[in-house]
Amino acid sequence: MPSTKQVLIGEISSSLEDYLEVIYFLSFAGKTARVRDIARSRNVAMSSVTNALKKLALRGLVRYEAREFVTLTSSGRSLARRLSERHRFLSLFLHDILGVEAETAARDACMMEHVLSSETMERLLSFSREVYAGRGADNTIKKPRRN
Amino acid sequence: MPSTKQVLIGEISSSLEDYLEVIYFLSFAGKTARVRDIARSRNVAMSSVTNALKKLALRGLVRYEAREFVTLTSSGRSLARRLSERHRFLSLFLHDILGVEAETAARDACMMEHVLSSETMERLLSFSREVYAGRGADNTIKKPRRN
DNA sequence: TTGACTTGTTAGCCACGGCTAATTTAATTA
DNA sequence: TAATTAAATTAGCCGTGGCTAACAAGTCAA
Repeated sequence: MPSTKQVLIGEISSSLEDYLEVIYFLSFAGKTARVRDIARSRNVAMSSVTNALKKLALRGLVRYEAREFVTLTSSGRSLARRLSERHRFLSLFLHDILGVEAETAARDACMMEHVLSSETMERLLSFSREVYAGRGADNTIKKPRRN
Repeated sequence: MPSTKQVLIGEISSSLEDYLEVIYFLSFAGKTARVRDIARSRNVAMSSVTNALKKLALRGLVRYEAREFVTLTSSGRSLARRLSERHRFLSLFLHDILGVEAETAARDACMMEHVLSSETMERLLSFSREVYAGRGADNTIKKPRRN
């Protein structure tokens, strides 16, 4: 029988999202993401990484053959990119706009990035754009919006 | 030996926090929280509730004897109150300040309430106070704070 | 009182996401 | 080349938090 590799679609857990992001970062600068490094970055045992890679492969997000380099597929990469943009933006927002201490901001962002709806993300984004555009927030925030 | 009921301290999972909050709401208006109702509110099977109640009892957050009424202990109640305040504030923030659609705001708040650091919560709170005080946000948000 | 609901609990299953220990594979070096 | 070390995988465990199915206990009506 032809090896029809089943691709699972749909939601992915926060944990798998974190793995994906880590792989994304590690594979910058031409560096290939090795199990060891992924484990180190996520602070988990290597066996946990192996396990996660299998799941990510099943969902078509990474290319993974045992003992070979891990690479992101295009959908894996675009998901990873979206996540890391969320992350970057959220910690910026928390730190620069709200004044949360950098490390805390990063930690909180790391959890928020997995759970916020895209609607909230967009609102947050346009809100900060307004702030940075120097318009102040009055325009925007003093009267609650209605949709 | 005297039945020294071990009380587990420390972190509690988001799921248990949700149970606690539901019990808190259900026990308003003198209504006692019944397993059935908790299950309905959380949209889980009754057996899952039974299970959760045992854990909450072990942690000293609820008083629970099989087939009897569930009540919050004082520490359970204060945790529940804190959570529901977080929830209320977060959905208010998302909806009224950011303009996120009410239902989405509630959903997002429900996840954020379990993960945000108290530092971020405080910042968010004082930020919105400033907004509502009519000072606009310029004062506050144009220049990132330093601690 | 005796069914018949309703409510709750128990038992046993599952997926997830960790872990350790043992093993296999590959790379390096003596 | 042979031995050693490092990297990766496998096997098997654990807790969490769901689920269903089966059973137990009350409650209520006929």
